[in-house]
Amino acid sequence: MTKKETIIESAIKLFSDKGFEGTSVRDIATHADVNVAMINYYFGSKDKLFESVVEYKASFLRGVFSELVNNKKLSPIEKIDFMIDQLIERKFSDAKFSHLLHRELSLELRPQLRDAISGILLKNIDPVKTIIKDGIKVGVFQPVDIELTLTTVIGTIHYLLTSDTICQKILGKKEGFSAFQNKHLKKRLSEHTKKLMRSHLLKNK
Amino acid sequence: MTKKETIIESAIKLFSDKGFEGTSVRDIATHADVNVAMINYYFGSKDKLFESVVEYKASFLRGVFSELVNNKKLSPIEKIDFMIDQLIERKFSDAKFSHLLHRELSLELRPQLRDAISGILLKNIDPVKTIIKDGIKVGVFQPVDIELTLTTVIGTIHYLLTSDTICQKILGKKEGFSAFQNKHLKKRLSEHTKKLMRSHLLKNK
DNA sequence: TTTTTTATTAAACATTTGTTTAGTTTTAAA
DNA sequence: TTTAAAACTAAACAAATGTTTAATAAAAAA
Repeated sequence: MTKKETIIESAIKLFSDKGFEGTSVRDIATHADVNVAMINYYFGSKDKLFESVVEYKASFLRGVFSELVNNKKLSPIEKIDFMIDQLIERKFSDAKFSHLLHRELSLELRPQLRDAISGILLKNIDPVKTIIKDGIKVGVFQPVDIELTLTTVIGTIHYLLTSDTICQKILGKKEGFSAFQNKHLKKRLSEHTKKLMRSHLLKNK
Repeated sequence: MTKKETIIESAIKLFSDKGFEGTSVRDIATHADVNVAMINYYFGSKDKLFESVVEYKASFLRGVFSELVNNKKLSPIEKIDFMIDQLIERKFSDAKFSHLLHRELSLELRPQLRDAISGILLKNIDPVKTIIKDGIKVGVFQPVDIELTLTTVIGTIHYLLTSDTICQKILGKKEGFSAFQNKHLKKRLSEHTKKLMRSHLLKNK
């Protein structure tokens, strides 16, 4: 790993944990074990480092749903099931970074980051829309509000992982309960969302 | 309005627009047209001001759903409909502040704010749980995952209002589109969510 | 009215912030 | 081996931040 990458990885970790404004360049330098000046040497500024972080993450993100659209072996509802599990898996493994991006978007203090971030967050939106659209066209799905159906799936998963506090309060759990690495919760969420989508989408239940 | 309240109202406005870290006490003082020192005089610190802001908002929030539980005139699904419209109305009129609270919770840098914030965000959670539970007991609703059903409703509404950028990208709107005061979107969201809950909850559709 | 408490101010304070400089070491090219 | 570019460092810089101080004005209590 190059020194530049070390800085980016440290920034990802610290931005995710403490937020962009809550992390100083000295924090990052210490964590990456480099001189503070190296951050400006490589990236120009703290803002530009954030942009690099977003680009770096985006480069690791491949569109997993584009090939799903033309898959002939899976039925529309099976494709939806697959999508739900993929989204849950991704969110659970990277919840803190995801919320970093959402915090940034909800503020929009750095407009130059807007498109890159929304690109990451909604990379798979078009394929999924198509899957639902096709299901309706074929007559397997009811004529639903496609965009808002999508919002429901993403919103449910996202909201549950806002914070341990929210999760505990909604689920009525004790204070020690941690959502993010909880396999049982993952399964429960998967089952709920699939069931929800089945009754919402399918004509013959 | 007292000077103390003027400061709180300015803080609400600026924290909502620019975030807590993004707002300086001098910003607030200027906006409230008071001397900077008055903030520490009245509140002690910027952190404590944030706490006062949260308490202040909480005092204006009454539980609208508690009386709904024992309402005999409305059927369970009508109660759900009412709840959905109430939640949408509230979120649309106060989206930025709501996101301020969610940003704070997702970071948890100020633990002393945790309970007050989750209290505001999930004030109505127990009555709504009860409404669904009763609907199941009476036999009108299917046996669903109550807590996650709630998460779906709140999550859908919340996610759609994350930012104009997210909203535009999901709905496929042009760049000028603004979500927050859009009556058509409000109606569309209401219809989608109600429809979703009907097919998810009702036994006889 | 005098005294005491409360409210208000401008200025200073101490830190922290992101950034730059000027110099040094290391690496690579000529 | 000499030279030029890149990598790296410690220190300094300037601006912004939250907070406190010391003094004054206003209000309330005695």
